Amino acid sequence: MAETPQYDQSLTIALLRARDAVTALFREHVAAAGLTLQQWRVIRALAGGHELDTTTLSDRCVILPPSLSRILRFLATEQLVENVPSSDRRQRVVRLTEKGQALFDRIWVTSQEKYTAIEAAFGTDDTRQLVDTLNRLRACLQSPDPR
Amino acid sequence: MAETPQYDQSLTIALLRARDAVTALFREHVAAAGLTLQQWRVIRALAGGHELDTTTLSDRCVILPPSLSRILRFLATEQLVENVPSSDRRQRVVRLTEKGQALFDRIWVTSQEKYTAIEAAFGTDDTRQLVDTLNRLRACLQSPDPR
DNA sequence: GTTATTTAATTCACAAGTTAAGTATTTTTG
DNA sequence: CAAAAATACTTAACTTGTGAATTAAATAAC
Repeated sequence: MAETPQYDQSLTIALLRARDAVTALFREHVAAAGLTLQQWRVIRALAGGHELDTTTLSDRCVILPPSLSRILRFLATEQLVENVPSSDRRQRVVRLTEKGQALFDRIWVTSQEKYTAIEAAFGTDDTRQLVDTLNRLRACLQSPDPR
Repeated sequence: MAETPQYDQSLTIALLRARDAVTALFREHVAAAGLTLQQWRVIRALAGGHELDTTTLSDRCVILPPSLSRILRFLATEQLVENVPSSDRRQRVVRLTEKGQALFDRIWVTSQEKYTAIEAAFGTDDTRQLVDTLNRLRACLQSPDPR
């Protein structure tokens, strides 16, 4: 296979495939509750009474601000999140409604079970180590700008 | 941080962030040539004279068929790819045009340099090992369906 | 050999990713 | 304190992701 030497060895493709494989396990369950995975990430970040501004939310959920705006618009119309008054009137601070928290509670149990199943299948230590490695890769790439 | 215990430890988030960090290094360079990263993946898969049907392309590039259809439509209008007659007239087989191959050649050099820089920064062995780990994770999740 | 069934790809509809531009509020500066 | 700069979001325009429906061609079953 000298012609396509690095296609399955490519880091970018490996990351993409791995992520697809992991998210596939959650997508169906979350969709059954009427949410996309991205909407679910937002709900999850707000669970437990957290009140967050959209910049923080955007960072935690790894969702760019324009996408987050649309997602919050949807979640607000579904009455799953609501705005919280902020002293700085530029920023938008949101929290879960009771309905939103209830939806979170409903999804969370099975979601946790699935994550535990992944750890069991892949190995708890290996999973933790992989997460560490991924975070180390990220830190390594973001500091000096490797050309 | 007992309140948000598993957000930076989450495998899905770690995969997402790591992938964002890696692709960010290539996006600008590829965009300067007028391509998105997905369009570039398709070009790359076809480089070197490969003639591929869309099912194979879809699999290799990790792009779902509807997206691939649109991407091929664009690449065809740009005269970067062209159709190849196939005995099975259901399937669409494509290849790079000369213009497409020339564009690939132009992007490929710098792209390779950037990838080499990543390996240098993160470590050649660590990079290879990470790719292996990711592929192992994927294999592990896809076989038995962990609930 | 004609009718089903399966297969390959595209189209449709809507959500999200991405870049650039726009709006409102706050802070800084002179 | 008024003008300028910076900050926090949103909107706009276009591409891609995702699931379902559609079309066309090949294969299987009568």
